[in-house]
Amino acid sequence: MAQHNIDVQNSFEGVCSLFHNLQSGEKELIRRNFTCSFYRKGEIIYKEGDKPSGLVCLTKGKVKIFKEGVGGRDQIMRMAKPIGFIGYRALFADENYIASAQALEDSVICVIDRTVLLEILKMNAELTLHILRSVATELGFSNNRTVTLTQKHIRGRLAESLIFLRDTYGFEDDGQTIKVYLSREDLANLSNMTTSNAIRTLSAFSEEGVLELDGRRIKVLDVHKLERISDLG
Amino acid sequence: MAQHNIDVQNSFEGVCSLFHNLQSGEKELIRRNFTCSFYRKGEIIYKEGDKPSGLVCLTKGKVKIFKEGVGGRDQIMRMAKPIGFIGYRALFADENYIASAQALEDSVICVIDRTVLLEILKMNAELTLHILRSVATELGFSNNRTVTLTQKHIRGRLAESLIFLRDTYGFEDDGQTIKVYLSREDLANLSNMTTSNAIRTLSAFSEEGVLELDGRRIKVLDVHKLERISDLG
DNA sequence: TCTAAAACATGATTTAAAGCATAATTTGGA
DNA sequence: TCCAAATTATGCTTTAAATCATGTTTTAGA
Repeated sequence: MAQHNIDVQNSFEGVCSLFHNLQSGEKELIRRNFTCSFYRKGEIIYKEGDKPSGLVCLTKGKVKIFKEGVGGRDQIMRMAKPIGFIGYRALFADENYIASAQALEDSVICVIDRTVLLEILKMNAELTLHILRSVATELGFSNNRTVTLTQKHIRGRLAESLIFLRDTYGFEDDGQTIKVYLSREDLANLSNMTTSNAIRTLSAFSEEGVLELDGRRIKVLDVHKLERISDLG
Repeated sequence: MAQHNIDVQNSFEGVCSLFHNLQSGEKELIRRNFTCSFYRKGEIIYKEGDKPSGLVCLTKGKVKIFKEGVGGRDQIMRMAKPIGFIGYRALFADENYIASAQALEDSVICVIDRTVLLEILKMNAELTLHILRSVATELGFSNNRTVTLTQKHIRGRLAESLIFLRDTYGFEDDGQTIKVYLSREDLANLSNMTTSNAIRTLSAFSEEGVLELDGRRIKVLDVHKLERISDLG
């Protein structure tokens, strides 16, 4: 942990910047109940069924949130980037986690103690209302996702995932390479298809000149065409 | 409207009972900004893209919430029963509706003015936290739904829908007939399949002795078998 | 550096579900 | 009451996607 040189103070300020209308006393309370830890690429941060111990925040790295599906097939529900919260749904619903979180790169994870946070929310209605708004917005995404994952065809689903990854992580300096490097399996689990079909469809996009592939590096050559494929289903 | 004899006072009390920790001043504020209206079976209560004017509550009847899908195929997202809120996601996210609401039977709909409600929430953190919990719980349902709708096979999806309808509306006095009468098309749109397949699969369940069908009347003869079909996918 | 395992790639086959056609039944207005 | 439209029902065909098979490449650990 310590040997990875986590800048706790910096992480703390980053996390606090996500809260609106945080009073100085509340901030101090959080500081005293704030822990950070390091996760190596591939490590599990929490598992489906675990009980949330607090509000989890990713301050460095990338994390996937996934649910184990019917035939052992995973479904990636969310991709997290810094600085952002994860696992808050279970915390606020007062339930155990219904999905697992795994580091896709070396990551820094901070936790605000559950009890302390809920005490603050009970006193700060404006802050709670902001969080309510975020969760409501995410529920909207989730509902949209349900429809597209069930109704779009394979090409549309994969195209949508690629656009989603670009929106989430952006491009590298070349302005074309998506700034995340997923396995074909993860790409498939994000798009509700088998790994074979993810590979096949990526190859097709490459042959059509929409993408350029180099291992896990995905360069978007024709954004408009990709968007058209996504929209048509 | 009036000729349908809406008991506004009774509706008002019912709606207020859904709020936790509501102060008497707040209750009075709601009363003065509370309207009720009657919707005949089949009437649209709000449409995708409309702007929420307030918090909508169903105090009598049944309502389906659905999104228009890719090929004009609808996806039913939620089934509402009295007394319960609908359309609150858009309100709290400060967005337009992303789904439409339609009365499945003659229904009474009450609305609490948007501004008044938000003012109350800004002052009442405990109430806001309760709502946050509800929305977080629903986000969990939505995430589960995404996985089952995408990964279960047709029989599993339909069986799950029937169990969901039983959980939502319960049984008639005979303890077997599901207390909601949907068209095959609605049943299909709830279960992410074509109408043909809903009809076919219902017939199959009937032949297997799991259900007894009489028009839109669905009698569950073998709950355990139905649950087994749902669980196996 | 070598080797085993994992990931990637591509083609062939199977299958679940959609689509299409036709007909019977029910429903809701004129 | 009658008729047109909508809904329900069933069989057949097509198709999108999963599954299976095989081979290649890459990666990570001994």
